Amino acid sequence: MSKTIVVPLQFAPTLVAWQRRHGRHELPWQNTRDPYRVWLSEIMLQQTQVTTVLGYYQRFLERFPAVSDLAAASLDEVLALWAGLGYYSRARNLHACAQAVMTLHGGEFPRSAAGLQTLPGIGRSTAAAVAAFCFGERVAILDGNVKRVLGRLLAFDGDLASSAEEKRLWAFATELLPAEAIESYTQGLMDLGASICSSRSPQCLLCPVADLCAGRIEGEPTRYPVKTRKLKRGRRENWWLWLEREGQVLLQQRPATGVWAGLWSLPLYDDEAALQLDADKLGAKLEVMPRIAHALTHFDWILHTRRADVLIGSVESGPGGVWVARERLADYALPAPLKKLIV
DNA sequence: TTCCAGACTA
DNA sequence: TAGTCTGGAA
Repeated sequence: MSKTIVVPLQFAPTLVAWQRRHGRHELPWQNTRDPYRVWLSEIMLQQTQVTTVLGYYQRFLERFPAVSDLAAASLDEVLALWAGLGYYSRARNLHACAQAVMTLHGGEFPRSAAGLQTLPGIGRSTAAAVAAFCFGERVAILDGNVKRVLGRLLAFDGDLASSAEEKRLWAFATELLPAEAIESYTQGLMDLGASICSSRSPQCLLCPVADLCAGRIEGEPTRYPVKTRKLKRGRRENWWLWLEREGQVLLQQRPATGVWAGLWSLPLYDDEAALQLDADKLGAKLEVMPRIAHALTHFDWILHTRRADVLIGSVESGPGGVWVARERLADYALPAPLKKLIV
């Protein structure tokens, strides 16, 4: 049986006062109640740090100033602009969501968390963030940072790998909400989690709610939140064939599912012999490039690269794909390690 | 080199 | 419940 938790009533007003004085107020997606801008930032900020998002956010807004522009674009263009951010299903859902807003909602985002959550790529926490920031709705967020902040505040010892325990924490998050100033409160949770209440070394001496924090009072705040993980990482090894002819690179589109779904890659082989077979057809003389280590959730990936310049006349017999001029590579969605390799 | 953090979908 | 990408820390 888990211990009894009483939520501290002073948490919300203290956090709100702290956010107003010490929180972030100048991020590009703040100081607006435009749901398009807030939504775009929230999707990009899923699993991605602020510093990484800044440049992408700027480029997206320049190219797609309004949700109608994003909806009218091709998925290929959206993916190309997203390339390097990772978790590409976010880009697919972003595009689908923009189209749903146009076709199902007359070009306006729904004005409630419940309505927002029906859209592709918008889950409970993202819906709540947009509804709180844009419409002042009194509704709780619970992303990874907030789980950490609240887990420590309440010394919540339930295992968040369990959906029942996660549901309990959602209930506490809702119980903690202030009667007003939901915008500052929500931003305060994010700011606290991103700065003082960091994962490994929380700065409790600087924390505005240290007096209220059961995790700190117990003496070991980093014990929380509890999440059992059973991640077993494997290894994979593949070979990339990097062919160039007259300033063009041969690219193949990845399948619609799995790693780098829909992105553009060099021809990828399971072993060196298969690659060599294709290279021989072209009479290509292969150059060995430094191997690349790339980590994904469930495996470490070793990518070997063999590069060759080939003659115009010889390519008919080689691997299929699209020859892309170097200066057009920016139009293609390339995974991060490939971008670093060839651009 | 390995480990970790990070929301949503199917 | 498994799968997904990248950056940064250990």
